[in-house]
Amino acid sequence: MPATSSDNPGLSKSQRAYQVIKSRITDGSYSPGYRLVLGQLAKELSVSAVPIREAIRLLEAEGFVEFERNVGAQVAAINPTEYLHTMQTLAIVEGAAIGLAGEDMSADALDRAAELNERMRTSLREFDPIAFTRLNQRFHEALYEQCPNPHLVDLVRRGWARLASIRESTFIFVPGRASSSVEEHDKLLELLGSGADPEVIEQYARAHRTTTMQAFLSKEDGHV
Amino acid sequence: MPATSSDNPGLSKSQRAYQVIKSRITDGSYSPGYRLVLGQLAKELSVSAVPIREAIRLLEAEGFVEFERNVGAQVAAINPTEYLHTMQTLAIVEGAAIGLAGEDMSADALDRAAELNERMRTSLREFDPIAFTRLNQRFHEALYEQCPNPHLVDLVRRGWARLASIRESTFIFVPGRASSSVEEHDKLLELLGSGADPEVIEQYARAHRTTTMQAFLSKEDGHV
DNA sequence: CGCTTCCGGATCGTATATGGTTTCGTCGAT
DNA sequence: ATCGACGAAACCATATACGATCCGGAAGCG
Repeated sequence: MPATSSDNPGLSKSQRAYQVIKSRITDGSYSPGYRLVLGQLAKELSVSAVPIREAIRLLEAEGFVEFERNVGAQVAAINPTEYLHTMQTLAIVEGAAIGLAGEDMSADALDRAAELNERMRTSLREFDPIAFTRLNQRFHEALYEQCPNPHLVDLVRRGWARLASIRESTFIFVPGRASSSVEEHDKLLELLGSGADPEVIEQYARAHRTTTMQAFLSKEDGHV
Repeated sequence: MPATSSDNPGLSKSQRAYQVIKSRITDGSYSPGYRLVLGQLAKELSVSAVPIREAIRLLEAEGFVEFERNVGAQVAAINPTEYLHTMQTLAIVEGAAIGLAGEDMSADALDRAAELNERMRTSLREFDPIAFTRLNQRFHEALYEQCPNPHLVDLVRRGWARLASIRESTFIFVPGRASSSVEEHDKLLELLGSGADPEVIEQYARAHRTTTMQAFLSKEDGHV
């Protein structure tokens, strides 16, 4: 039983390394441009370079880091164009996923989503953007998870993961967006509950995300 | 200069292994269920197990193989449900990609697509399903490649790659589908050329793929 | 003074070796 | 005859070591 580091519930060292590095990127410990050196990380995590290497390659496939042969890896910078493309893609796949989920959405899932949205309203009143953002993520997850197409769900997950590093800032920088977001969630739940046309649901879900994206971008432009 | 095997134009051994294994899966040399043993492949390609391992992990991420820890990898089987999900996902992302491409599609790209469609018509008359399938792929590629969102294009590419192992059979088993497919391509080009509403284009492109999927599935059901 | 060349450090890429885990066959007991 | 346990083989996962490649700076030359 090689419980080398702290806890190792059956995960391989590559997977542990993946989780550690990913969390450090998403929580901002490693900011864009930070250089990930294999040997260095290996020493810190008390493993060899091989598992680290594999973890970094996986992160590369997800777009978290950029890798150059015989040079090394560094945390990927997200420029506005990147952000636009990622959000646009997410709008498309998440919209489709929620549209497909609508056909056989369980009442239970709708209730859970509604409760999450209520909690978002609360955190909005209490000016808690961190909790708000987390709840927002869980709200969306509760809906798109019901999609019967696992591939599509996977794509949505990847999209969210890709946004993870900048997601936190969205509602902080665009405060006015948060309240309208909650209201749009209400409307979306109403559409889902009333068994509306899947196409309508998809379009609304897509528009919801597109609106968030444009709010963020226009704010960015305003500052520049 | 480690030109060990045959040619090595700057690629790493992992990448070469990836290409070799992938091509063997897509051309049917390795049928579903075939067991990929690291040491065995390593010996055959005259490399060590490490690059093979990495190649297989990449193929796993793309859905070509299934991997189990401490057990090994085998070529993924594609059951009808898997096919349905993959096609559905592809319909969504490719439809969106073509819809977005429509906004600034170059006349040159349209011409090339039109020419490819004409060649499809020819190969249809000559009962050449292999050429037809290849041209079909190139036709679609010519369109979705124009999409300005590289993430989306990447997703479409992955979807096509995922279908690669069974794609060849589609038009062979559903011959009646081929001719209507060519006509739908004409219609699609007309929509793109006339600068139609992107939403209409997206819906038409999605429907085009959905129809192919349903034709295939109903044929399958009819035989069972 | 600017450009080219060369050298050293740093880092990755791969090979080999070893340990741990799973699986399958076999033997014995019931 | 069937079921369970034990043992051996196959295989993966990782560590260590070495070679290849790239980048930066310093020295030499025009």
